[in-house]
Amino acid sequence: MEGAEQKRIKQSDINRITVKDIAIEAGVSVSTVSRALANDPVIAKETRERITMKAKEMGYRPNFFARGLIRQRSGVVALFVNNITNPFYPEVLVKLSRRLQKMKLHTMIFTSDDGVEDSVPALQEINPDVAILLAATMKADYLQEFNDSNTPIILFNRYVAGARASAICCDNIGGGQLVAERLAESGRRHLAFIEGLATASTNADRLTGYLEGIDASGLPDPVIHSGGDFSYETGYDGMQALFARDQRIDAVFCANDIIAVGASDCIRRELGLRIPEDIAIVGFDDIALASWPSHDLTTVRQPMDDMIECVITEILRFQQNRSAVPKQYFMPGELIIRGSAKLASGRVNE
Amino acid sequence: MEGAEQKRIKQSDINRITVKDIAIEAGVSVSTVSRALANDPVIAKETRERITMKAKEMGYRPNFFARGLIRQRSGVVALFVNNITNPFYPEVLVKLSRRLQKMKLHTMIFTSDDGVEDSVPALQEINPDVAILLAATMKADYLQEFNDSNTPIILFNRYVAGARASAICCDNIGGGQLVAERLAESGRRHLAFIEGLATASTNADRLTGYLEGIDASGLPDPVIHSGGDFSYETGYDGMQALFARDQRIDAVFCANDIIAVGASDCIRRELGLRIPEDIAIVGFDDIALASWPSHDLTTVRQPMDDMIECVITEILRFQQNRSAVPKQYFMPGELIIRGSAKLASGRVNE
DNA sequence: CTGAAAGCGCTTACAG
DNA sequence: CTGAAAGCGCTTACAG
Repeated sequence: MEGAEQKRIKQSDINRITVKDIAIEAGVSVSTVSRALANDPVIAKETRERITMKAKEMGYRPNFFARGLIRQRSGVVALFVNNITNPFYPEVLVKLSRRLQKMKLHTMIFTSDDGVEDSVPALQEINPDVAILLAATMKADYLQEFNDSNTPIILFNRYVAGARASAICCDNIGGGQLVAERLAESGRRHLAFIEGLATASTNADRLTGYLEGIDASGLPDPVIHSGGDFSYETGYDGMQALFARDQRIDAVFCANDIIAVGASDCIRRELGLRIPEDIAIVGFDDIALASWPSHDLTTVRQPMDDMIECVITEILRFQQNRSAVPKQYFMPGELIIRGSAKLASGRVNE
Repeated sequence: MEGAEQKRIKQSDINRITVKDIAIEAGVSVSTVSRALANDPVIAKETRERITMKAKEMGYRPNFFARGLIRQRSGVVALFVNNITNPFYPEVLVKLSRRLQKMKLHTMIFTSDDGVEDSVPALQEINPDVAILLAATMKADYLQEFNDSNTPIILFNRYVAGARASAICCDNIGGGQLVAERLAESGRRHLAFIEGLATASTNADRLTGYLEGIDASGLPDPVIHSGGDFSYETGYDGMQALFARDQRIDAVFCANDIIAVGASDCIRRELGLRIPEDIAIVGFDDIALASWPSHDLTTVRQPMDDMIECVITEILRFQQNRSAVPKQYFMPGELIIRGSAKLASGRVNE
């Protein structure tokens, strides 16, 4: 066997470098190594630098488990996800975990269909710095179980009244209002709404804002298709049901973009009508496909990056004080006008 | 303050239950508690049951960090993700992490734009049981760095020749062949291909199979649009470029579904042509939107569930033996025929 | 400025 | 069948 080959084999089988190895190598105690690597100014600058160099040379990496055991902070963020059919969530997930990675935090994913019962034990085992619920459809009841685990909670894109949890949301009420105003201004008269999951705060707030905006504009009450979920099928079937109830409908606001795409497809394929000439369609989220020519969907863009920064702020707050008082944030969305809701009756838009 | 309120406050401030607490409560040593909870048959059945009950009563949860420190296995799976614009990946991510959760494994997410340099240190800190690369676009060079960290690697939907890593892929070559055969059978004569990322094995293999199938069918060589990525824009622009080069093209196979949707939109909006009457379109993946009426996309469905099970098999293998020899799996995809590639020239399909 | 010692919460030889 | 002891790799009072 050749030298190089042998060396490589050895390297990968060798045990990880520990503070002890560095201590021996640098001729100091492990305490000094630990302090030097933490950049503790109590250690002589010269010693600190020498140890830091050595550690780097030797390829030292602190052991995650030893560190987690001794420190109070685990350095873990638990991210709960259940509904990932809406592409909005994967995007948040990736951006958020990238951001956390930069802060030297580790992201652990937990999923659950029916609830989070099996996840709460995991929380207790790991004791994360904070748990983030990235799942609009999660039942509120489980929040209590989370609270029992004594982990700070951040709800993303969801708000639960009275819960001991921070919440970071788009201003869904404001967004619904923007949509109503826009539709009223552009000459639509017979508005409708297709619900997603009725129990989700996003759904309820978007509808609330929409109703307020409609009311303020002096338009008649909208026709509401209720009792769905945030799916393409809800949009498709909901649109069909709405049209059967009232053929005068000339604008439909959908609880999110996926629903809006379903409704659009129904309008074109099933009802044989045109968008926006016959019916205007508006969604919510501004996911990637909303801007594709085949959908060209008017929608309310969620301020995703701001929302993520806000999550970071909350995490820092909870790291400083585990039982900091939870806060709620409602960040304004932006109406993005595309072809699906241009002005009615041939008038020029903008 | 009322009793109930006070109790709750106490509960959440109380320190976690440890083996020591159980030992005291049960009147045995911590060793016995540890063994009993591990269901070690050396402990008397009666003792074991009593301790297990007590632990349950007291709401004991083993400390993840203490356990990780003492055991050889971390119980962590590191999941690397970088490109999540293709909805195929989020779906895999959620299904996979759900599956891992059932196996009492924890999923940690790592992301990286430019590569994985910053992630390798994390691997060394955490020492996961296995690292899964769920990112078709990751550069091959980084695999070496991964290997240096001595963590077993599983490539999902990607294959790197000669790498010390298991790979679990759809049989992309076979899939490409299926597409070519189908298009030939249905009377298409002037085939084309739109590439995704040229360096991705998925892209290369799908093209290879396509070329083989075309060759076997005796059709002329296809026109290839090369040098893109797996994006909607690549499809849209690629289609435009293809049509400019050769107006006789009557079928386009795209490296994935997202590209296919981009190409479709270009055909309808930009070129003013019909699908499938003028041009047939075929994608790859069978993501959710492929079945939506507005796309109605013929595609090759990846055997996602089988692929995930295969990942589990590999994990178990690596858990038993960290340096088990890596294996490659190529699992057959299924051609899903939808409206975008029905028979040409008005002939009835099937 | 540095070191010896204790301890985080587990598991596992080693005795008995 | 059970317990005392050592140790995983760190951090951090407490001495000096």
